[in-house]
Amino acid sequence: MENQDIRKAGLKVTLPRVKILQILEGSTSRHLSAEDVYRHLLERGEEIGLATVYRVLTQFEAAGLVEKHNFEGGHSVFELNRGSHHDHIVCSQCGRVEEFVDELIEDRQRVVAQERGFGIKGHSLIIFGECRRPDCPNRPPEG
Amino acid sequence: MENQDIRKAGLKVTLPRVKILQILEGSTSRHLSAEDVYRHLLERGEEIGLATVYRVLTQFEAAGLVEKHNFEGGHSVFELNRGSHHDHIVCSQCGRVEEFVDELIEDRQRVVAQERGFGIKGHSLIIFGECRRPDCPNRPPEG
DNA sequence: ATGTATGCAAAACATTTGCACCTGG
DNA sequence: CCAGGTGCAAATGTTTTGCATACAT
Repeated sequence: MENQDIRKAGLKVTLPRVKILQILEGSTSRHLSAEDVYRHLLERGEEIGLATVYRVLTQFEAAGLVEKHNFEGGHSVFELNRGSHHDHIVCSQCGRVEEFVDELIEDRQRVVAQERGFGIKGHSLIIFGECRRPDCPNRPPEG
Repeated sequence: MENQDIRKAGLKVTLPRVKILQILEGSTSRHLSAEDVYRHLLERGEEIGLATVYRVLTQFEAAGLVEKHNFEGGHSVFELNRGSHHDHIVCSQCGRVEEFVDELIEDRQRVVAQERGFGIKGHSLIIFGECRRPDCPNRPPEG
């Protein structure tokens, strides 16, 4: 049960924390901004303040429960940490986000860091592209 | 002469633009925030507004003269585009930034994008680590 | 009980914009 | 001359914080 995750993080199991975790689990788009989470909560009739959403997401991040990404556009997005690392490819036109893992890229990063005397702590790889989805505003010419 | 770069970008060669370009060229740290550029200008006695710095940097980015990066921490940094693409490895402790290129990583990104039907437009790869510099607050235990 | 968490409103930032004035070509 | 550029101040959008109240354990 996910309440254990909250407790294991050294946090009290409060209603806002449980609800926010549920939003992150239940949402179709895995990458949500604080504002997104807040809006989903309102839609479900939950009376939780935006400040609390920010505080909880920050705590969840510190606890390793969620990851925070700085995609372009002045705001951060959060996603549930499902244990498996992955990178992201995002469509510049429609904002669609897909995840991927490439072991070769992972390997090379370790080499690069080692060559420069860095202890590697993590990384952020985002490929910006244009997808071919029918609903993407940047659909290629001939359709 | 760099004034040609400004002109080729379709922009008038104004004092603020020239000065900002000089700051970007002359600074020891290649990665500067808008605020950083503004501060350097003040130090040199230039009377240029922060809003102008933002506007000019944005125009330079659109023109391909500079690149904008979203390192962690709520603000963007800009660096002069010297023609050669590279990625970054930053020290989480002291903020030091080094640049690197790895062709294997570049190749694999193209493959990943192609496999998913994305036209690749660019990417952002930042490795977070801990460097071993003597002035780094996170120097390893035995020194 | 009691130390944490929360809600609200205000503050703190980074960045953008409106507008009257200035300037490069 | 005049379109485009600039400075300033105000607006914006995101995230953080202070503080009195409410809640989990």
